[in-house]
Parts: sequence; structure tokens; C-alpha cells
Amino acid sequence: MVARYERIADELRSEIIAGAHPVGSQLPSEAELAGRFGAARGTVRQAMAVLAAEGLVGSRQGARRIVLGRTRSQSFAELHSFAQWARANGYRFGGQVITSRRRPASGAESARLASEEVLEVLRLRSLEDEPVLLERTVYAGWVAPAVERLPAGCESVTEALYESIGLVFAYGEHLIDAVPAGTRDAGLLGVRRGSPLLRQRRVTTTHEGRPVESSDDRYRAGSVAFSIRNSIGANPLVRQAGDLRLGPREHMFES
Amino acid sequence: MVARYERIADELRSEIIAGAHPVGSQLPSEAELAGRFGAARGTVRQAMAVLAAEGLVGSRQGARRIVLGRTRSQSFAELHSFAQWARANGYRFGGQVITSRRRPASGAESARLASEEVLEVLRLRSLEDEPVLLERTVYAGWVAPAVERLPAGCESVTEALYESIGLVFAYGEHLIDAVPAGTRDAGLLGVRRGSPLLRQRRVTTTHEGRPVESSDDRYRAGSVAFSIRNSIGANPLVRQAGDLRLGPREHMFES
DNA sequence: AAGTGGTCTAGACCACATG
DNA sequence: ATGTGGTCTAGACCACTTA
Repeated sequence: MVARYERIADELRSEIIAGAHPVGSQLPSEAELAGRFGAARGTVRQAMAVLAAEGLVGSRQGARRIVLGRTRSQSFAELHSFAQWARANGYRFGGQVITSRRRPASGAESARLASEEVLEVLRLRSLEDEPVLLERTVYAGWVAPAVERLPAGCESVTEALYESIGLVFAYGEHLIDAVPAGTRDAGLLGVRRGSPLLRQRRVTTTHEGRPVESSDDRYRAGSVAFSIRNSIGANPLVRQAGDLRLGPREHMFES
Repeated sequence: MVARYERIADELRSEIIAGAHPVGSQLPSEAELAGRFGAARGTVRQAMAVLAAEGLVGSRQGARRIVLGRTRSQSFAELHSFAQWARANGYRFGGQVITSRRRPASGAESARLASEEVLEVLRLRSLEDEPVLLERTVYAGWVAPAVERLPAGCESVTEALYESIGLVFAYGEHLIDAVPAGTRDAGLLGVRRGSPLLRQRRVTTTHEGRPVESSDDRYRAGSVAFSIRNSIGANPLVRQAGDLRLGPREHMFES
């Protein structure tokens, strides 16, 4: 059952991508669209909120909505699964577990994951047959058994955990910065020591807010980039900062 | 005039931050909140959308909303102004123009900025008396005169342009990755050549979708981090990717 | 002055979660 | 079975942009 506002958003998105509404042009008014789609104005507004969140259109009180762009793609929601992202974009990808061991949680980890014992897994993932990502993931104790049962060459941990124990990675918090490659990072990723890596630290929770994992992912420079769109005013697209630990002289930009 | 849903969101946010609704706990139902605030359910839902976008609460059909976090801060919307971000967070900051010159637009620039002649400005910005950011900004021809009139030590270009010509940087698109410092970058930022820099490329437009500037900002590693929250399902927090050029073997994660 | 998006109401029905 | 959030309607008023 697809919601009506989703279908309206889909149709308008298609029109924008097809060029029926060029970038910079005005969209029809909400009243016109409501008439055209036989929907209430509120439903049309819900559809427009979707397009605004995608960065396709912008709005301001009193003036018609404007087309801001015509590119469309996967959502950041898939970001916590490397495999799903790579597959959706048609890339060849692979991965292998380097090490996997249980150990007591550090102070910060036990606070973040609400867990005394954790499972630390180091995975190396490749894109188009080149190593691009080193994933150092720490799982909360309650998911450790399910993770250990996974085959070593498991393509998508996210999907496998959903199928085995119905686990959904619902919310995530991400901290993105740049770090130099350490000796081990450099060896595994095939770069020189000290060369730039794009680091993404994240904490993931279930729908209920229960912490699942905390991860430190490092990408070889030049292999991936993160994309964000923002706007001021209009929709409350405001997001918010995290409680991952920062260095003493490190500051944070928030999204 | 503050909207009712904003006041409701403010009050619930305060309660969450104060600990009245601990992380992991359920919020009152929409009906209860509607009764408490004397508002319609739709208004309460609008308030909840604000909190969800801030990453404070999560929701799923059929179950009560859950508190996901209790940290609150500035929005990503301020990200396009280094000065505003630094001031809001109470940091000492400064900046100076290194070079400023007009030149013909390259092919990519004329497409991005819809402009044949551009103004390129190189600025070095400091935080807590240390150089942290090298900003290489290319302005569209139509804003060049206003930018050139700014004093060299101008703290906030964004604010100054708003006051001088009423210009609002309304929408932005950002691409974030890591790059090694070049010789010049290294000298200005006081780091070794080849050391990691966090790069943020962006294109900014007005409310009307008119391109204003395109910028390549490089932060010293360890000085700043970007923070993002995401969720699946529920609200359409989905955003979307850009048309900034990527390298031949570079891929993109989108938000 | 007219048109447009932003806010708000009061109701309805449905899909889903939970006991 | 009950309660919850998700969707949708039909109308109203206001703030703002535009001409």
C-alpha cells in the first residue's frame, strides 16, 4: 500500500528529472496540484515535503516553490550498509573478516552500547576489486552471538542480521572527519602510512533506541565522498550533534 | 510570531534535555499531548516532526514515540558560515584574505555558477588562534562587486553580504571527502605536505535557485568533524546527491 | 489587491504494535 | 481488542511575495 502523497511525490520527481520543470522554474501552486491529483492540499504539502527533503525543491512563504535540482539517488538511510549501497549503485564489491574477538567493553563503549562485554570485528571491504574501506566495528553483547554465527564472507551484515534475528538498524549517528593512515591501516588498504583517510564513526540503534553497534570506518581518500544538502528556513531539516568523543582540540560541525 | 508547533517542540525538547523523558523511554501519545497543549493532533505531529528531524525522538507506526537522545545544538543550516558557527559555539576565530582576483570561468564553473567571469578568493581562517581552514571560494560574476567591497578583515562574509545587498545563502549542496595537503595548503595551514585535510566542496544558491558561489574548503585534520543523524522509515529525512564533479574512481555516499 | 505558502483545526479511517 | 501513529480530508486564517 503506497501512500497517496508518495505517489504524488514520485510523479512530480519524475517530471523534474525528465525536465518538464527545469531547474530554477516555479512549480504549480499547491491548489493547482491538489486539483490535478484530486487530493487535499495537505496531502500535496506532504508530497512537497518529501521533495524538499530530497533537495529537489525549495520554498518560501508567499512565493511559489522553485526547482533546485534534478538529481535523484539513494538515501543516506542506506549508508549504514556498505553492501546495500554498493549493490544499489551497481558496483562490484567484496569483503572479508580480518579479526573477530570478544573482549570487555572500555568505559566509553559500555556507556555507548550499554554492554559490559563486546565483540570487536575488523573487516576489509573492496569496491571494484580495490580495497577501500576498513571497518572496525564493536557490537553490543546481546548481538555478539548472532554476528559470530555469520559466515566469514558474509556480504551484508545488515541484511544477514535482519534475516537471522529480525534486527533492524533503525537510527544512526555519524561523525565524519579525516585522519592519517596508521601502519596497519596503510598495509591493509594499500596506501602509504600517514596518507589521508576519510573516517566515519557511527553508533547505531534499533527502533526502540537500543544500541547495537559502534563503528570506526576508514575509507581510502579518493574512493568515496559524502554528500549533504541543506536549506535555511522553510522545513525544519535541522538535525543534531552527537556524543561520540572528540579530541581535545577538535570541534564539530553539525547536521 | 512563533508558531504553536514550535513552542510545543521547544517545551518537549526542554523536558527531554532536562531528563524528564529519559533516553529510551516512551513519550506521551499524540492525543495526550494534544490535550495537554490544547492543540489539534496535527499541530502536535508537526512539533514531533521537528524533534524527529533533530534526532531527539524516533517513531514507528503503532508504537509510542521513543526518546533517542538528549543533546541539542546548532543546525547544519549555519554550516555555510564559518563565523556564525564559531560565534554560536563560543570559539575565538579570525580570518584574512590571501588572494582575490577576477578571472574567466572554467567550463565546469560557468555551468555551476551560470556566469562567464568569476571572482576567486582565497581565505585563511583560524579557530582559537590556530589556522584551521583554507577557503577557496569562487563567486558568480553578479556578486563579485559586492564581495570586493568587503573589508579585508571581514569576519562573516555571509552576514556582510546580507547587510550590503540583502543576499541570503538559502540552499547549499556539500560534498565531503579527505585529501592530502598540497605544498601551498601545507604552508598556510602549518601542517606537513601530504597530511590529511577534511575537504568540503559546496555550491550555494539564493532562495530563487540562483547560484552564488562554489567553494573548496579544507580543514586541518583533527580540528573539525561533521555530524549527521539519520533514520530509516518514518519521516522522509532522505536527502540527495549532487552534481559536483567526482574523480574517475571516486564514489559517493549520499545524504 | 490577489495569490501563495505556512499554520491550525476537527474530524475520519487505516495499518501496525502490544497485551 | 485496544491504542498508537500514519494518512487524508475540507475548511479556515494569516504572513508574505508579487505585481
